Amino acid sequence: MPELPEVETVRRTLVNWCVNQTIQDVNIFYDKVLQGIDFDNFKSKIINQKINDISRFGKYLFFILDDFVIISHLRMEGKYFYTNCEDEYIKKHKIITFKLSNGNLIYHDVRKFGKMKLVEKEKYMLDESIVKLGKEPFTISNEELYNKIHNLNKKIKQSLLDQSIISGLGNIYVDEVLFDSQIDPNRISKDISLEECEKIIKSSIKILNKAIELKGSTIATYHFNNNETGGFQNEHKVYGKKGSYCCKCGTLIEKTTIGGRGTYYCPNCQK
DNA sequence: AGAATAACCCGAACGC
DNA sequence: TGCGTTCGGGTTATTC
Repeated sequence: MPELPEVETVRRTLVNWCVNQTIQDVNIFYDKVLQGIDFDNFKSKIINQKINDISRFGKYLFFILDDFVIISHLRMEGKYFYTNCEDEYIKKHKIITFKLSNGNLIYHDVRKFGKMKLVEKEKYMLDESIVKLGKEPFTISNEELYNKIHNLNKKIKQSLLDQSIISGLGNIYVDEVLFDSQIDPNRISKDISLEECEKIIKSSIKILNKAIELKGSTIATYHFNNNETGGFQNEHKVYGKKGSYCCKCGTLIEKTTIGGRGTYYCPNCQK
């Protein structure tokens, strides 16, 4: 759900809302959102810190404060609101709220899967959760991807979902990328050639950029930023298209399960 | 060691 | 209508 394009869309919105504002107060409604720090400690460290920037790597967001960085992962349905008027829906699922100089930033998560942690500013990219991540499709080379997967026995879809191999793709975009590169998601990673790695990366960059331009995909229950919706769901070629006809060849799109994930593909186009 | 599965959650969709 | 069951999805933890 929130994959790289959605998280980038959230980042851009957060920049507009929060940068150069100071955190004046914090309240929590679901303690388990914080990893490795208790709320009192979290609160005392970030009070009076200014939000200098919001950055992103893969699906992780970073609030760059004066001395610390808040790492935020939205997982399935985490989202931010910036409002002083909370409706019932916000009240029911709000997780943590930040009172800023100019308004309230609310982290909201129906599924309660999202996580936050606080790390020292100097080495936040070396945090254990970040340092193990693979490069994003924009920067990984064909050879790097090939070297990471050419001895793996799992299906290519599972490898592309593995954030330690490549960062930013999730269930939707992997299906779209494999359709665009005409590769069967059931193929074993070790059988994928260097040339096919090149196709995968090219398709990933093309699709992610287009999705960012359209502010991501809005499907099912996922919305972002005060319930704005993205537009890339209208560009999906295979994801959620079971029973529809392939836009390239007219074959029926099939759905199967790979690694426990719903997987859509064209059995004719994807070899 | 690497791969499969469970756990974390809860609303939506489904089945009877 | 209404109640119980299943499903999904990113990541981590646990088991195989």
